[in-house]
Amino acid sequence: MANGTRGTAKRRAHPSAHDVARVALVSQAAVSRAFTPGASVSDATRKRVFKAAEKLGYRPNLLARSLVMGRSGLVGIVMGNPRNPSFAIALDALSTRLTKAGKHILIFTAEKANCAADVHVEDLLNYRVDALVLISANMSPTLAERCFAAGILVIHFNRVVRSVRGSSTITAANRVGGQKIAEHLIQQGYRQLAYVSNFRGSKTNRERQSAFVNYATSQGLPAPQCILGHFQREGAMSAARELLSQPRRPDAIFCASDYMAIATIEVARFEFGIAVGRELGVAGFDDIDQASWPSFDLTTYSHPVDKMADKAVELLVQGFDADRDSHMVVEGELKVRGSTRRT
Amino acid sequence: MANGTRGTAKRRAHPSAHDVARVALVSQAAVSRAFTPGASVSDATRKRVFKAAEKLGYRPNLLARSLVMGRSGLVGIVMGNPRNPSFAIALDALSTRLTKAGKHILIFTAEKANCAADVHVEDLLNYRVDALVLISANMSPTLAERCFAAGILVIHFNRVVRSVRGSSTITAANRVGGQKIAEHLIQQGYRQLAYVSNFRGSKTNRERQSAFVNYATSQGLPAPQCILGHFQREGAMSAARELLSQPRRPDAIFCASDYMAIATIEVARFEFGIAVGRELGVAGFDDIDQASWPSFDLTTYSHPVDKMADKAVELLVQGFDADRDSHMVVEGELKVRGSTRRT
DNA sequence: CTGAAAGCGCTTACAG
DNA sequence: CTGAAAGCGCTTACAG
Repeated sequence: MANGTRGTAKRRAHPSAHDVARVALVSQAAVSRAFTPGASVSDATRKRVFKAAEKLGYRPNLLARSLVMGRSGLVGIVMGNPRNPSFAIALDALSTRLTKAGKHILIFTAEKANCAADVHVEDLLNYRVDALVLISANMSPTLAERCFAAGILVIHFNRVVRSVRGSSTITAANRVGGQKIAEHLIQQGYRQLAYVSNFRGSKTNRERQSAFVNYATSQGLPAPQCILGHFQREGAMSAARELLSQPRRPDAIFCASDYMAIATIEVARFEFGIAVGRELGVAGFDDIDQASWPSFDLTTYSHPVDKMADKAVELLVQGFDADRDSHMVVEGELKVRGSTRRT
Repeated sequence: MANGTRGTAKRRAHPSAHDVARVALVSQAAVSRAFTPGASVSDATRKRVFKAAEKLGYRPNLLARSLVMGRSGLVGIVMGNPRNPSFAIALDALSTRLTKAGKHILIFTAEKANCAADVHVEDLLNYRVDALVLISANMSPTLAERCFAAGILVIHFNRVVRSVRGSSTITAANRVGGQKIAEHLIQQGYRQLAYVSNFRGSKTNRERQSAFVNYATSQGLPAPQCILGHFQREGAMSAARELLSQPRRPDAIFCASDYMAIATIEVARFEFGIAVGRELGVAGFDDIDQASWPSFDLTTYSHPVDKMADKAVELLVQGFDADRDSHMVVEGELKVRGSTRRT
């Protein structure tokens, strides 16, 4: 060959178990066993295999192993709103734990618009994932059914979902949080409450809202005014403006997320010159990093992402009774801060 | 069987190409061809195959395909600091583009401490990923060499790295940013500059710092005081306290990241009662969401994550000359806001 | 265009 | 404990 391509025609990128077997003077099966934790191999053989493997730079091809074993060791994750920092935390929490459990993650981000995971689930199934975690993403019932048929665990993270066979849900304690915030606000002496929701339709929202509203009215307060914030900064700002420019404006606003609560604080403070806390109580949900920053000092109910990730991985690793779909609700914690302090 | 397990012993979870072939009355090879975009199959055959596949719920097993083709279509991503919102954005940017290019993502999060990707790269190699993207994560030269030998593209995202064969780097324009901030501060009339760094050793930091310091001194200003912020909120707060409690304190502080700059603003404002902008200029780097919030109104140089992701995917998809390691620097934009406005 | 056949790199009964 | 052999579900020359 004019321009020499290093000896043998094409050097394979990866040596195979056969190559190792040849060097170690054992069978290919022995090589496989040496790399299989529970397998029956003599120490001597294993040692020789490892030595040869080391020399050749051999590592078992997980694709082949997965094919043969019918399970890939892969967990599919579809994230509904990847740029939302909370979900980055969820991803990290899951990733750390799954890695520890020997699983690997195939990740997809859902379309912004509807958080629909269906497009990706197709691919996920083709890679034969063992399980599927949807973080704030939606899946059609049809597809859920197919996952069930294929024996794939589905876990809805942070999504309350009509129960489907083989699907579990893990959510924050939305109702508890909504009620705790209401209790706290009332106890602080706020009387005219308002609520800024994320999406109208979302069940997460409905839970937070109804618990909040119901508790308030049960205590004899006027029904809190509810208004859409769309889960966005802009939406929350409009909502705040609308609420605060009314003749009889609310004296406390509970927002369905800290992001919206912070936007509300800024509108109140910078556009209306209102003293947050004293004149207007503002509370959120999630306890994101920024909530504790002195600029906001936001009272909130924490979204226990790490504890939720624990539950998820527990389900994934130990498997679960596929006929019984579980629905876990993980409690957070009320964090009282300056944004709801009147004095 | 006492407790009937539904007819035939074990129903396979997934039908195979053989099953489809049987139903469609064609060969298994024909099924494969029908599902391979460029393959030569008659329309009639393809139609029959699709019909049978539809009926059985068949989808090609990507694990098997990958094994046979020697390439998995998988791109490995290792994220160094997954809870940092900037990297969540990078992930989303990459994910959206890679999905569009038909690639899939195997994701890993590196240990917090050192952002070392080595542990994971091992696994990644075993899954035969086609390429590897390290987002703010480090890899040992040894491993980099192994990736090169295995023909795996390695892209360092947001990391300046000693060049290794087959490794590319894509970074923000750290030098340009550092200098632009210095220019701007000087032009605003600030004279006693200071710099809060992230990590001492990081090259990213060194670039931002030296460009900033060099420009300042080149304009005849005293050399800016430099102090470690450790890239953390707490670290930045200590740094700010130290800087601001000096008898002759600086009149402008440039922080290596917006996160640290925001912490600095809060310390100045709430602990020292300093009017940010008028009495003390504060600038950051990244242009995270919060920078534009009215509470901070932070001047910064943007980290063009989306543009960087474009570059990365370009490299990944079209491949590149593995002998020539490229080093791309993507410019951001100076965002002038109130935190450096004296009037 | 199409089928029979070999092979990708593993795991795992099966029979020593 | 160990090896020969079959098989996981595909792709792809090869020869019609």
